[in-house]
Parts: sequence; structure tokens; C-alpha cells
Amino acid sequence: MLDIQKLRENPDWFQERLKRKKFATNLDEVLELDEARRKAVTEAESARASQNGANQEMASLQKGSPEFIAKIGEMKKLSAITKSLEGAAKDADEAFRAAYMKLPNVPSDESPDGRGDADNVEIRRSGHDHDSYTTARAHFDLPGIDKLLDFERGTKVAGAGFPFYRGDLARLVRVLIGSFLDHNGQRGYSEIAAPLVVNADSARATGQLPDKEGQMYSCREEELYLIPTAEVPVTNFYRNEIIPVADLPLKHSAYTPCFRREAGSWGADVRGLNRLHQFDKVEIVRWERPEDSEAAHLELLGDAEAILQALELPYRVLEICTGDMGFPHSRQFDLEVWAAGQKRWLEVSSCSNFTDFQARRANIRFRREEGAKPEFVHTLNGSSLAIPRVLAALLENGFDGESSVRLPEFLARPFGADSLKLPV
RNA sequence: GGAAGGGUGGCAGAGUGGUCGAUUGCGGCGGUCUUGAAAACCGCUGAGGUGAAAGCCUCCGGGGGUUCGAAUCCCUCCCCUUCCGCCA
Repeated sequence: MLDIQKLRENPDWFQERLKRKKFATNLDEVLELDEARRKAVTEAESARASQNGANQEMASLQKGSPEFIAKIGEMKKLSAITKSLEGAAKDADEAFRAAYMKLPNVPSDESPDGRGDADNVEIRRSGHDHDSYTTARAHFDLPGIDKLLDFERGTKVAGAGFPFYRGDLARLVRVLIGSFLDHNGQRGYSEIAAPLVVNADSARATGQLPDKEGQMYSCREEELYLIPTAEVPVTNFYRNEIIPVADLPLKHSAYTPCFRREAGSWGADVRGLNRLHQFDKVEIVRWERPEDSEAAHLELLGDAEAILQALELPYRVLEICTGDMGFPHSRQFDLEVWAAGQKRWLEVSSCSNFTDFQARRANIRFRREEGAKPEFVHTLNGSSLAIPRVLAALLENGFDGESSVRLPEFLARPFGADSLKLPV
């Protein structure tokens, strides 16, 4: 949610910024609905005030006395007026709220303009020369990979995009998850294990609803959604809470499977591990004071990058342009690894600052000092990292051309071997 | 899943139709007293909306209803506790 007071005071400031994003927004409509709502609420409240006043007078009258009887007649009239005005106020409020919730966050002034992913700006690159991977091969074409990564049975059991991982590959997935969590832990992110389903209030708070309704799996019997990312349950952990200022910044790291319907995005580049309906991801989430969030964002990006460096994977950092940015985002960086077999970049992380947008929806606040008015925190999060695409890059880049995949030192110890043998 | 009992301010716990946003206690903050602290005493102590302010309005788990008037009565949903059943 945007700050409605600021929106009223300076609609042009918002209009200018919102039109940089891809979402259609009608600020005038929202402002009109806001005005109508406030007018209706004021009327309803003054009606309620006079009714309350009459009620107080009535309370001091003798029950059953002529004055009492007369007062009831007056009260009935006041009550009818209040009821209808309050009904109108409620309708006006709902109409306003529905439109208001559809407004996306304003992009940061730092974010570059653009219309789509082609306009994202590469801000740095790190890792080996792409030409050095002379024996790389697409992970889905590796010899024997079908025995470790079983899409056919996954399709039989659940559907396309739900693979089985087997043997050492399943174990490697587990090692990746554990290593990422441990790495984040060393950087001050305390581990948290979260529910894999959330209710509608939670999905609204982080901005999945109403924007991405069709992208989440929902349950038939209950109003629950399978989480598309740990961001949703973890950010909502503090929903409707006032965080003691001494606890800020809060930093959590969570592993969860993520479920995405990916409706409409099933295209040519989805082979193998590139795009799945269920995938594992470790997420980091931070709650910050507003004045700290910009620096925290860069630090969080660095935390995610550090894992890619430890994995010795070539990667680049993209600053996401306003036209490619998500609904609740203010500023966003993506991390992409180079998958040398497919010769393409794979997005493995998205590191975002939501400023106070999610915090308003989720009502997550802090108090600067005793007695001060609660203020909204800033929320930030980033993938650290999405497992399948990291795995794809590891498999492709590490393939020795024969029957094994070299593993970086970072993984060799927990995995118990410095390479993964392919069952050729 | 069945039965019973509950959900009130940071916590405990009153309140069963009207002057109740709510008695009281604890905790917290401020003051008096004290060299300082404790004790004692006094005062303050939830969130939100609207407004320049005074004020006004809303919130007693959520939603709906009855009533001139609801924390209080009714319906419904959610949650908690205990017992039984089932179960990783």
C-alpha cells in the first residue's frame, strides 16, 4: 500500500513515478474514491455522534417515564439515519480499498527506466571466462542424467514440472540447501522454518494478492495457497506486530519448496531444471528502519552474491528497470548464473527492497522510542538461492566431458566428494 | 472428528442490555520523599481513522443479526484449553 496521506498531498509525484512501471494505474479514480469515502465516513460519524449523545441523555432518564418514551421515538429516527449513512460509508470504503490495493509500489529513483527485461542494466559480472568451459553440456543432455533426474515419473505422479531427484543428485540438493542456510547463518540471518501454505490475508500483505492470484496453487477445501516463495510466510511472521526498535534489523533465512503455476509462461526455454512448478529455494528476509533500508538492500545483494562466489559460478548482477519490476517492489536486483552448457544466463536470485509497501499491508511497525507513534518498517528479501538453476549451472559448468561433474570446494566437504559421478 | 468450557488493554482478571474504551491488581513511565536506591504516596500508561486544533468516531477473536441502545442477547466462522477418538 502507498501512503494515502502523501498520495493526497502530492498526486503528481506519485503519478510521475507510477507510470514508469508496467502496471495500469488510475490515480484519479483512487483519489475520487478516497474523497467520496472520507465524505461518507464523516457524515456517518457525525450521525453516530448525535445518536451517542442522545443515548447518553437517555441513560439518565427514568425507564418507562414519559420523557423516556419520547426519547425512544427520537432515538429511532437517529438510529435509522445512522444505519443508512454507515452502510453508505462502508460501501464507499470498500470501493476505495479495492482500487487502492491495486496500486503498485513506486519505483526507486535509482531504478533505470525501461519497458521490459531487455532494458535491465547489467551492473557487474564476476567469475570465469565463458570460453573456459570447453567440456560443458546442457544439464538435460548429460550422460546418464535421466537416472538421477526423473521427469517422466514426476509427470506420471504429479504432472509436468515436478521432477524426482535421485541418489547422489537428491543428496546434492540437500547439501545445497544446508550449505546456503549455514552460509546465511554466518552472516546473521537466523534460520526459520515456515508453513508451506498461507491464508489470503498473508498473500495480500506481501502483494501476491490481488496481483498474482492465478500464479498460486490454491487448496480446494480451505482458503489456502501453496507458497510461491518463503517470502510470503516469513514476511508475515511479524504481521500486525510492533517490533521493539532494539530488535531491528531483523534478519531471517528460510528454506522452503516453492510452488508456482507458471500460467502463461511455459515456452521454449523450459527444458530440464530451467522452470519448474515446484522448486527448492533458500530465502533471506530483512526488516529495517526506513533510513537503513537502502544500505541494507546492497548488503543483502552482497550476501546472495557471496554464495555464488563460493560456488565459483560466473554470474552477473542486473539492476531491474521500472518496466520489468514487480508489483510491490521499489528497487530490484537480479542475479543470473552462466549455464555454460545451454550458453545462457539463468536467474537464480532476485533481491528487492519493498520499502514500506508490504509493511503497510502487513501492518508491521516499530516505535523509535517510548511513547512515539509507531512507524512502518521497510521489508527486503532475496533468494539465496534458487536451487534447481544453481544445480543446472553446476552440472553444466562442472561436466568433465566424460562421466563426472566437478564440485567447488564449498560443496565438496559437505557432499563428501569433490565430484558427482554420472551413472553412464 | 465428538463433548464441554473459554477468547476483554503488556500480563492477570472484573464486567450479562444504557453514563463502559471498559473496575481492579501486576508490570512500565513520570513525580514527591531520599546522599542514592528500595518502600510508601500521587499522577500517567492500547491501537487506528478524521481534523489546523479542540474534538469527534471506531476497535472487548472475525463476520452477520436482534434492539432506540450490545463487551453483555442470537447466528455463524476462527482460535485456545480439557476429555474422548484418530494419527505422522
